[in-house]
Amino acid sequence: MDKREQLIEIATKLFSERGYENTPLSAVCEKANVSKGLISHHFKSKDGLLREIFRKTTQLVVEINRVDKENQTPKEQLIGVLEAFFSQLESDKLFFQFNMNVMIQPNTRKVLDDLMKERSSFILRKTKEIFDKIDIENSLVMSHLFIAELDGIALNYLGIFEDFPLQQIKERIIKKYA
Amino acid sequence: MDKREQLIEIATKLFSERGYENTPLSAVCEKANVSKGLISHHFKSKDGLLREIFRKTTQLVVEINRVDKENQTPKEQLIGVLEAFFSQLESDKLFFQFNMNVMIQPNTRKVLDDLMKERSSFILRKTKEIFDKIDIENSLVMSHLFIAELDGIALNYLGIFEDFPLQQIKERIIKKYA
Amino acid sequence: MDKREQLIEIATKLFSERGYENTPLSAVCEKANVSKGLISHHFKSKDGLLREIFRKTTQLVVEINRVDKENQTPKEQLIGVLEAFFSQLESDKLFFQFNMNVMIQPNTRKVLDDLMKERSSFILRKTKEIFDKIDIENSLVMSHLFIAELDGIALNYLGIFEDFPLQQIKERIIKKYA
Amino acid sequence: MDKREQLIEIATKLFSERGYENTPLSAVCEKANVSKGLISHHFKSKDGLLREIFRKTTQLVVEINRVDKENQTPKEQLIGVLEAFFSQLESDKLFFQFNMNVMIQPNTRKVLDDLMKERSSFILRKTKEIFDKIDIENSLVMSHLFIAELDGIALNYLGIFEDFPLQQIKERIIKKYA
DNA sequence: GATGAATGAGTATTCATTCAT
DNA sequence: AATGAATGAATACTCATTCAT
Repeated sequence: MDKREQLIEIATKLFSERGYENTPLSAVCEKANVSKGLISHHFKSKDGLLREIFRKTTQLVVEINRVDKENQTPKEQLIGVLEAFFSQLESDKLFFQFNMNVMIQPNTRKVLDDLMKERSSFILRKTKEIFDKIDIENSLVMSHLFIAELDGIALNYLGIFEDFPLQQIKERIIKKYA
Repeated sequence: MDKREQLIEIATKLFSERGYENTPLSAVCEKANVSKGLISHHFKSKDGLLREIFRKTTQLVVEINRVDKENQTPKEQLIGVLEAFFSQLESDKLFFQFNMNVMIQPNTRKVLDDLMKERSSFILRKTKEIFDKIDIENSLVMSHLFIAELDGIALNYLGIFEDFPLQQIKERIIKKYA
Repeated sequence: MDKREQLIEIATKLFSERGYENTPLSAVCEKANVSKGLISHHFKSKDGLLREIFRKTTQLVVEINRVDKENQTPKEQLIGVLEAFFSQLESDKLFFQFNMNVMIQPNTRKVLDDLMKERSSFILRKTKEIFDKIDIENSLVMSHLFIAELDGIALNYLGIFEDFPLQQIKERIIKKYA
Repeated sequence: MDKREQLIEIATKLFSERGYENTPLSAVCEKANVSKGLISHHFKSKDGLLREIFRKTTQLVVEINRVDKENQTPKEQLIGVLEAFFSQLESDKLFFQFNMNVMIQPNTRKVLDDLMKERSSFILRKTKEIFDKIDIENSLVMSHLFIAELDGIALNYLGIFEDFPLQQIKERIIKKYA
């Protein structure tokens, strides 16, 4: 198997679980059965590896925001995004954890600044495209609120409340936007 | 002036700005004009200092959730909490940054586990007390949603979008709950 | 109870168990319920405390070597010393541990140099007084051998062999010198 | 030249002279012209280095106890061990100092526990093999006594008496066992 | 592509000691 | 006699990175 790919996979997992700062490359190398030098060879540095991982995870964000514009009403599109979001949140907790992590940590934010901006403006644009058709006047604020709401749900689900009623929240949210 | 207090103040500031993991104690001591040994003397360890700071910041959370039950209707109370939240969010950005940080970082979460649970259950309880009077059947889910929404707003305001329309979001939220 | 005395007692115990270098004064103070400043007040420094303890333990050595010259033959005196030694070795293991420790550790030896020389020349003199009456020509070597033998037994009993047959060793030694 | 080997050599010397606890790794690295990180790389930790050294010094113990079973009587074998022991004691004082040190210091004993037990049981077995042929009934006690005697001599020679008459002690011991 | 020895700056922590009260 | 805040040097250890092979 490709050692480069293996490295990314293991690193993603460990960075998500332990946090970027608290995951030494030695741990990554050990788990990936790979020598230390290989990281610098492929990714130049730890930050380089992080950027590579962040880039890869952007695909998941794209998928969540993919909608069928031709056959769906705006509200159906919104529901589609919500369904995709909750589905991902449950099945790929680590991905969300990783993202929360690197977005908040001041250090990693610096490293990922350009990629993060790219990604968040993509999300905003995609969301706004939907809301534009619902209420063009307030579409920006509503988009921001929509995004914030989902982020907040992810945050509380992942980090804060042990018995977060995700299912009921999902139903309520969908009802609200339907 | 009390060096212990000074230490807490400076550390709070630095931990918020740079993140806990990325703030060496040496930086704290230097800024606080204090010897390294003093941290060990007062707080036992860096984690001990973190816990002390987290404990202190809980007071801000308490203040946000303080409502006048006797003279306010539930909806007025909700508005009160919202006003307090947005006011704090603007005036004390660092506090929110600090909290987001330590709540998401796996390492700090372990250290603060008990304190975080205490705090979050306090917030949930306080919020639910209000929603109980509005819609007792769905009060738990609505409380969670309310909290998540605010957290999401803080997260997006602090971390993700540079031109987050906080003022408009605030107005919209207040209108929604009024 | 006298805090000074309490301090010596606790310190002796801890130094014996953990070794001098590995016993922080903080541990001594905590166990003795005494403030840190008090040690420097009474003993000037950690080394000062060590010297005080070493001085105190010399009394045990004196007791082991106390013989009744008037009513005992030299061989009886030797047996007396042996009996006292083995009795002490069993009842006061910590004392021997402490002594072995500080005698071998290069650092503590420097600190206790004068006291150790005093003590060892005392032991040699006392032992030689007995051997002088048995075989005056070889008394010095025999004394050294006698002392070395006992030290070796203590060392092996305390440190090296878990199932050291102390009782049988004792019988054999006594038979040899009787 | 192999830096790993160099590290062991220098460390052995310094640990012997100053004691394990009193020898900072910085001193070892400086003398060995090696970076601090290299110890961690090769031995994981200071304790790891200690264990490696202890393992290496076991070879000397093996050599002392090597006897020619086929061409020597038991008494000749005993004399052989004694000769080897005294020869080593004079030529390699540091080795004995190191061993005494780590065997008595409570901290190092814990670290070396398994290795020490292995070694001491080896010595006892080898010694008992000889005494079995001399007096099978008391061979265990006699072996213990023999070992203790030698340890005591080393202890007194190295640590306690400045003018220890090693040569005469040696002659007397050999005469005794011959 | 891949290894692993080697580096060195960085970091939390320990701890004896001092000193004002 | 006794306290405890404060110091600062010392120390083991971590870890990303480099580089020769």
